[in-house]
Amino acid sequence: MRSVESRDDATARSRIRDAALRRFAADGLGVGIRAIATDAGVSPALVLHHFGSKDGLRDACDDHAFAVIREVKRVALGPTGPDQLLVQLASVAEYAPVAGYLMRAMQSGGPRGREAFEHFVSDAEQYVAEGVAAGTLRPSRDEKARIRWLTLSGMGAMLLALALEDPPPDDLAAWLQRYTAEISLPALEAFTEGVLTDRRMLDAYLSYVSDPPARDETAAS
Amino acid sequence: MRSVESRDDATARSRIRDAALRRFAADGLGVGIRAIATDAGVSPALVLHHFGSKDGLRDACDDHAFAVIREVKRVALGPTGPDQLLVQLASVAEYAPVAGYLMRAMQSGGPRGREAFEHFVSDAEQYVAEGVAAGTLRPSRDEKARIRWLTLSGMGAMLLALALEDPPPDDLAAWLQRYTAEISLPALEAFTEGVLTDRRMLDAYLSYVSDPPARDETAAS
DNA sequence: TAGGATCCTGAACATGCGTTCAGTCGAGTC
DNA sequence: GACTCGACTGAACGCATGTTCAGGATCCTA
Repeated sequence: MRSVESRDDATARSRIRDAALRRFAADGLGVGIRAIATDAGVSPALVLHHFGSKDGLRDACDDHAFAVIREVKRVALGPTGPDQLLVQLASVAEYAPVAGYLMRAMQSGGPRGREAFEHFVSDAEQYVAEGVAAGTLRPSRDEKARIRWLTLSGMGAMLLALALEDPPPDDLAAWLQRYTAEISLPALEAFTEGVLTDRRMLDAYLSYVSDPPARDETAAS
Repeated sequence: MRSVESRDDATARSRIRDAALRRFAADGLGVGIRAIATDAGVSPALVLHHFGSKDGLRDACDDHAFAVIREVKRVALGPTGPDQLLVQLASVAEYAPVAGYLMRAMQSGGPRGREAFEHFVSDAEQYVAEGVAAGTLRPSRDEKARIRWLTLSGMGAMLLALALEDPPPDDLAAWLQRYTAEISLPALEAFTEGVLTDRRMLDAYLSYVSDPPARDETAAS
């Protein structure tokens, strides 16, 4: 009715997309179009009118999420781990839904989840390379495998912790900070001092992969 | 189709439960009763007749899964990590669906997922305590937090890797072994040599939080 | 002022879900 | 033989989902 509201109305399409982002982040990707439409204050049919289908809506969410990530990475930098990008993202209240959405996307897997995941892997790639070059991170015998494992572990732990939360937290940023606080000590401890006391297992593995593997012990037919 | 099938028929109820276990493991907990009933060669109504509801069917799956785990743990021995119990379980072809089901249960979260998760945490508790006592594992400043983090990371990484797989692998045991092979080097490397080169971040954290978190009953530093 | 495109809605449709129910079949019991 | 009881099924119900469609409302343009 006013110019202010009509400015909101001009972004009706993006209002739906934002509502979808929020709902997806809060309740997972299974939420119905009707719930999203209600949140946005429109009819379910309008959602389809603008995005064609629920999949089209997901496309728009993906595009927006990746755009935000790209923008944020252009400004801020140097987190301490592959999962810290999300924490930083969520700490900006405006971007919290984007962080939540990306988490749900990875959690639900599939090609879209994989795309989001690879995004974080390549982010970690850059960050680890810088750390190794600066001398703060040890080099790895297989850098690519280590980065993938670090991302898998950091993200996976976070996603599992979130999934186990019941009911799902309403304030994602606060939850992420609490989670980070809980894992900081063990993670730092393990990553600076290690977990194993000696090199026997590592050396055994290294000699195992360098020599032709003789496999008859653990195999069960 | 007399005595042989009637022997199968005597376990009609368990045949449904096994089909459910397999289906749940393969396609996630979202699969419908009709699909399970078809797999078991019965009508959907019979599933409800035996288990009351889909939730009752899940109860039966949980009970059976935990029973198998208890039995396997009684026989087999010390794995090398919190996620290796599942790998060992799946390596026995007969128990692979159980392992897959437990993974899906944790993935889907909620109270039931949490129950499964806590099962693995307490398993890791015992295993880590033995390792520390034997001198193969370093003690932690907060043992409870470390065990939780280790389980969260190991399981989370595995579940995320599985979720990203598209389409979901049909042979879970083979997939788990391939996955283990991929992460063995970086995990062993990080856990014996560490990832960070110096103690600055850890020391900074330790001085930041004055002393280890509240619960230190078991911490005998 | 008229025409047309765009935004938007209410009511439906098709589908799949978990679940219910009336009733059939077959074996064991009096 | 009649009766009972559990296993079992086919057909339906109620509900929620994504989607479609005819048409109303609004605004821009000619």
